[in-house]
Amino acid sequence: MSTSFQPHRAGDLHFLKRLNRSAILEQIRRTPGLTRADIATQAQLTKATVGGGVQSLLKQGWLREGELQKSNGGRPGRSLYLNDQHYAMLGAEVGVHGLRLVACTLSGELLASHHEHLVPTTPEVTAELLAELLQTLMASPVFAGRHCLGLGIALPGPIDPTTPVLRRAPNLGWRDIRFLELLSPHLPQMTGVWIMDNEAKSAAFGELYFRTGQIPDSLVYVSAGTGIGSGMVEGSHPPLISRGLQGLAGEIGHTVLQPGGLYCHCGNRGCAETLVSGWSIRAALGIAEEENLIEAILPRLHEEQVQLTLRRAGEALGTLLLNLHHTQNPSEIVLGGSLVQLGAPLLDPALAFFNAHQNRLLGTRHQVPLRVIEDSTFIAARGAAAQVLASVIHGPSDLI
Amino acid sequence: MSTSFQPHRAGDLHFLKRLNRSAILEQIRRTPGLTRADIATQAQLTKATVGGGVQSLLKQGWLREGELQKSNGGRPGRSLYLNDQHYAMLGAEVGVHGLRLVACTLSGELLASHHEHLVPTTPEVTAELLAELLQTLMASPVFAGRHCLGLGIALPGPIDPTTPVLRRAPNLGWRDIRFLELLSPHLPQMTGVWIMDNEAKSAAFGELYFRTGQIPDSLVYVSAGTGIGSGMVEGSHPPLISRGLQGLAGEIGHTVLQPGGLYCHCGNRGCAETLVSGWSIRAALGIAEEENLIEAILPRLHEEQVQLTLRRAGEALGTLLLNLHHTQNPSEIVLGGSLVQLGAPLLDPALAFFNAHQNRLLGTRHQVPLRVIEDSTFIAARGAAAQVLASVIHGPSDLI
DNA sequence: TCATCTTGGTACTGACAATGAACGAACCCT
DNA sequence: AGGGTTCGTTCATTGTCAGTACCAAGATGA
Repeated sequence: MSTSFQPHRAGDLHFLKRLNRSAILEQIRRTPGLTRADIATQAQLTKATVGGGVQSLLKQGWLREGELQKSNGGRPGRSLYLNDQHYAMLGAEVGVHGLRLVACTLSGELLASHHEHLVPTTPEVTAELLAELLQTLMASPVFAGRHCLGLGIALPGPIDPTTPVLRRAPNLGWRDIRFLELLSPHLPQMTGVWIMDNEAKSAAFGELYFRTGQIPDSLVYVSAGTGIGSGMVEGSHPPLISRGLQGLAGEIGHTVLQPGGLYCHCGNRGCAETLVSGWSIRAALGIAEEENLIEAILPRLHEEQVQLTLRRAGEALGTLLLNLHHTQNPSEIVLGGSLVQLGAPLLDPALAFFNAHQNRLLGTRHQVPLRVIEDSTFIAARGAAAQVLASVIHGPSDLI
Repeated sequence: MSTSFQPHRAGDLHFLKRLNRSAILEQIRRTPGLTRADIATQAQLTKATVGGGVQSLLKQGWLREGELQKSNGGRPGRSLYLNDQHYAMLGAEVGVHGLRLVACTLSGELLASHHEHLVPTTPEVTAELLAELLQTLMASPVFAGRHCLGLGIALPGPIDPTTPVLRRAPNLGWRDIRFLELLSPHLPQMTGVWIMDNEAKSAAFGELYFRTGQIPDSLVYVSAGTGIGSGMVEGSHPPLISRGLQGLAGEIGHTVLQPGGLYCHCGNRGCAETLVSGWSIRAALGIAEEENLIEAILPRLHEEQVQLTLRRAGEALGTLLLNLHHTQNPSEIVLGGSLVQLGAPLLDPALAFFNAHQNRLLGTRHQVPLRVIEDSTFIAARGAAAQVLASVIHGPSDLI
């Protein structure tokens, strides 16, 4: 049974203090350069409370003071920014094509990154290698002197959110892996939060969380690679990742688009992945596992069969986006993953279909913003790092 | 643009007090019969704090004391329950087949209900009639002496959550209706919260919120009637309704199940509603608008054409449920709406398909609970009343 | 029967966070 | 130079929760 027995939140004065500190931090994170007075107005706190909170956050290295703002008749306010010098988070993604590691600042800027090209073997060996690479990353000079808030790992498959355990990663051949438990023995000195999540969900989280200024209410990240997955984040405080009971939320590659269609590796028929995914495109064009899919296709784009295959896949992708629109209706859709590199022959039919049909129901002209990320190499790893930060800011940590 | 500028929550001492009061109330709401000591343990508050909070909630009429519990070695605790005598909420649904009104208690029990069979005409006339019926309901003896917390209205179509405005109700022929603004002039004495939401979303909320004991983390309500819609609720505190940017979340009737299929009234092709919905079944069997669909079909269940039509519709419904499972993965699915009354010929194929395919991806034997509601007449109206209660408990009201 | 044990609930004091008003700081304008 | 305005801090006050002590009410056992 799925019974979160989490009693309704209650708290003491300490809790209230932390709540207000993290509210202040959130405000500055979202709109860098605010003054104490701005925060007091927006958060409905008194100047005194904000002043105290800002002082403690400055002392603990979360914030830094910036320039004086323009005066508008009186004493000018002092701009406040996140202090990117004192803390850092680590994020990593285990993917079919290798390990991707990042270290990043509170603002989401990459301090260092590393892409190790390899095909992961067993979980144990992969964990050991990843640990080694993480050690190297932490030893790099840009990281020096920073306090590490924790480590987030993004994995390509549904993760049962309670344990957490990676239930299934078809492209790695892994099942029921508690990856963090394999990793932690190799990283004894790692302090802070440990996070493990699905790559599309981590990516979605990062894309929303590291945004400043105009922040969408919700965001879906669609990861189009060997398989197709998605992650949805809703912009409450903190943004909430929809994971579902068994971590199956966002498994849009296995929604049925063509009842009675081709068999999918999951055993069902007509799944979206049979129409659009790295493996189905491989199968349609007879490209061997050993070859890099993108590199194999790019020189063949002029071939009619390739164009037809990609156009059909693109239309299926467009249908998938439309179905997302009518199921979750996110404020913004972000499209990433290796298939994006195939460019217009795949994406044009997808976007054309989506844009042509998304407004039929309401008859409006408003288009849901859809952003395509050309290079999504470190997006999921960075998102996992974002989850670490959010967990520290909003969780039970004592660092704030 | 979709920018919720809602600053991150911060608060003062008053806010903290309210938070703890509402936490106590929530606990008792979820598991009636708790003692002060139980609450203190579960909510991590001291006995003193809980004692004070309970006292004020008793005085304000939210709680009542019940029987003494069995002693287990010491002084027996006093059970606490919601006080169903002092407050009440109103809920109403405007549907194609009529107006449904309820008055209900804090526990979700119906004090009174009324079903006015009619086909709604213009929004203005409907609002006036509804107001009149609500007045009658409030005048009924069971309602007497209760303080009304507010009124919730459920409507059959996507609602833009910001305004809120009913964007489109194809089955009523309404567009861009601010129904609450039409209603409020006719109900000058109505105090409290005003809520307006989509019927499937209200229903989902009520099904989750009025549950006691084992509460699922998330729930999807699928409303199968003239059209097909759904609502998703996630069990945070308070449960969060997924509405989406334009209120299109849950418009699963317009997800494409059959690319290039039949034209739907929305202008797209192959929407789920072209395969399973009241209107598509009508069309397939040549049943006129004037006839009641269910009454027309039930005597004809033995006909082969009817059976075939319902089986195909059932399979489409099963596919829809499967796609929901792989997109949102709710902890529980509740199926309601008038089509449920068609019974096994429609539902058996749906459930068979869903159950046969839902576990393929993970290879587990765990079945997501799917509950079928035979009589969903007042489900949405009751859910709208639940939204009123939640809004009072968790919102900025001063009643707690 | 009565003292003792155990648990439930309340009263009082102290700790502590936010408030509110007053004040100093820094800039603008005339 | 001086008044007006806005920013940020200081300090006494207020209000809430924690902790302890205490009372209440039943169980247990001699």
